Amino acid sequence: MKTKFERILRSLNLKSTPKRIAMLEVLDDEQVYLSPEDIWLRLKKRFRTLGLPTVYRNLEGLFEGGVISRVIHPDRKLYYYLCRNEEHHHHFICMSCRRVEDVRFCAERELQEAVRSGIRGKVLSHILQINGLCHACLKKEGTVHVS
Amino acid sequence: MKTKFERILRSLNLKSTPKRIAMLEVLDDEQVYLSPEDIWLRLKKRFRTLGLPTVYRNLEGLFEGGVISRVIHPDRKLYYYLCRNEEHHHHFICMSCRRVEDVRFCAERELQEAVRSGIRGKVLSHILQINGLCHACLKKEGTVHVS
DNA sequence: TTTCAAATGAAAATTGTTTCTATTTATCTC
DNA sequence: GAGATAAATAGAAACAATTTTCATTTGAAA
Ligand SMILES: [Zn+2]
Ligand SMILES: [Zn+2]
Ligand SMILES: [Zn+2]
Ligand SMILES: [Zn+2]
Repeated sequence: MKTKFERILRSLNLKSTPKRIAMLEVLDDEQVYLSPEDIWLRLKKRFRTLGLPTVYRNLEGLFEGGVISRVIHPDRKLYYYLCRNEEHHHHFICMSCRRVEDVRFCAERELQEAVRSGIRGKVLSHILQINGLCHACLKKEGTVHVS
Repeated sequence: MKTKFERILRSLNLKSTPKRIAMLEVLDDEQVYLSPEDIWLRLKKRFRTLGLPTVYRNLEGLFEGGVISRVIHPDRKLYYYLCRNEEHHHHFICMSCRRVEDVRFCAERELQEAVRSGIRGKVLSHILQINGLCHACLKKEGTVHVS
């Protein structure tokens, strides 16, 4: 009986090592985006000898495999988020608490059209991210740390 | 008689130094995004003692003043672009030649609505960027270097 | 021209991220 | 279950883009 994460790793031809699984668990447990160091800090108690390079490598592998997504951040550091939603969609990022929520809306069609007709180019990818304050953070104003 | 760039700098309470003006000229001449080092390389012939930190500092100041915009790049380095279009809009980035073109379309209203009703949060900003191949690069296929 | 905050150059520091290499481990096969 | 093998990993070191520091210069206002 394989766990969900073991199956995911297998399907990507990645070995299901305890550390990879633990990383996915950490990401899955929190609905916020995390930096490699965040994940490393959360796991180094459990794995005495977990190296930061391992965390970086695994996150990048999982990102390339499409299991996790990156967050665009003003500080230009790496942040990752594990989203359970399989469909194409985009993300709302809370600038205060790092919570990530799905935004169903995507103007892909209109963008394609604007590029084809106006620019006469070809769309390869698009980035859409909304930065703001989530419902919870809106309520506890004053505690807000917008970086 | 002040030049356009002198007026812009003045309005931002930035001194109009020869180097700042030259940086704006470089950005204005090319309709592509440039890195701090790109700009430094283009100017260090003219200014024997131009330092890279000065370029970084000035670009950041111009960005904060809203004169130039940043480009989101897979390599996560800094790239800037001087856009003449004053209205709110977004950018199409050619992955091959760095050309930047304006995309009129913006789904701001729909995004606002999705966040207000579904997420019940507050939108502070949004990022929309389309990556692709421009018309010129589409024609000369084979020369394409998608990084 | 005098004044002074802002801008700058040069060197050094910072720091997030990546590379390198020897060792360990997951998984495949028998 | 016991090798065989390529993938994964730790630890140290390297890297490289960006930022800081500080002494000096310069733009612009009076
Ligand atoms: Zn929040
Ligand atoms: Zn999502
Ligand atoms: Zn192009
Ligand atoms: Zn534009």
